[in-house]
Amino acid sequence: MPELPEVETIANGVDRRVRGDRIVKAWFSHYREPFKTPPAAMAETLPGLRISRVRRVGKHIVIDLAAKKQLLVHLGMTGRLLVAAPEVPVPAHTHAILQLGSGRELRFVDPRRFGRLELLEGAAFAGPGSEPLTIGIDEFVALFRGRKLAIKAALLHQSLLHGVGNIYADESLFRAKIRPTRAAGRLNRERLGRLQKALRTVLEAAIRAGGSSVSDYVDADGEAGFFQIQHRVYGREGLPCRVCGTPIRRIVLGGRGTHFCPRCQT
DNA sequence: CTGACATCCTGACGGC
DNA sequence: TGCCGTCAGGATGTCA
Repeated sequence: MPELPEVETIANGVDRRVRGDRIVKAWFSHYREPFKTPPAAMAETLPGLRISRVRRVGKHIVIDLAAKKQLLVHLGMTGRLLVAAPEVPVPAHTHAILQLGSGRELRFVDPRRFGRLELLEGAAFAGPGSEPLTIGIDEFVALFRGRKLAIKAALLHQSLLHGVGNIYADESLFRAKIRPTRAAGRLNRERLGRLQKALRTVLEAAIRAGGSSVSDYVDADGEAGFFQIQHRVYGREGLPCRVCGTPIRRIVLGGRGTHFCPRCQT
């Protein structure tokens, strides 16, 4: 489940490998998804364009191209963006192959097709919400003002903060000692301040943890799973809280599995 | 507008 | 062992 740290790490890894390279040819699968831009239009436009940079915005990978064009990649649940030599076998569920001037290929693989590919022309992509790593406390507090939905659901709302997914929402709420079901608009500034700091801390720790293993995701066949920092609550239902020993509880909130310590988080 | 919920999709996993 | 049902969730669309 790629969230901000995984997307950041993958974008950086791909950037190092393809920056400055030129797209020679573009191939796409015949499925309707994961394409937001018709594949025929992308196959027409992309060849000849140089890749100036690959970066992350929210959970999107932005491939900056010449002529103010941008290829947007969203990995969804199961998407992978791989850099491979042509002789490396093409994995099942490959939906895009960009042949590069260097001889390498940039491949997009996505079994469940929850991911998205989109070609933008003109305006720089800014993402749907605010950046969790750089947002200030005042803006952070303002995001949730007056909102009645649960803070966990609010954290997942990409038009508020983009890049936060289910795992780091749970992990940051645990570190901030906030119950996921609390109404977002009823949390005071002090608690929201803790949440903002916890969110940034856990995301940055995950980015650091991912730095060393990016090759497995970008260069290899993508068989390896995503790296993880040690989770304190996510996926630990029934196991003792690492702080107080109380069994971690799991509920469904906003249709998503939600994990918390009933004693530490209030 | 806000918020709740269904939908898409395949692979992993557990039970029998 | 092997089959089958269930579950996972990011973003979007629909509805109240």
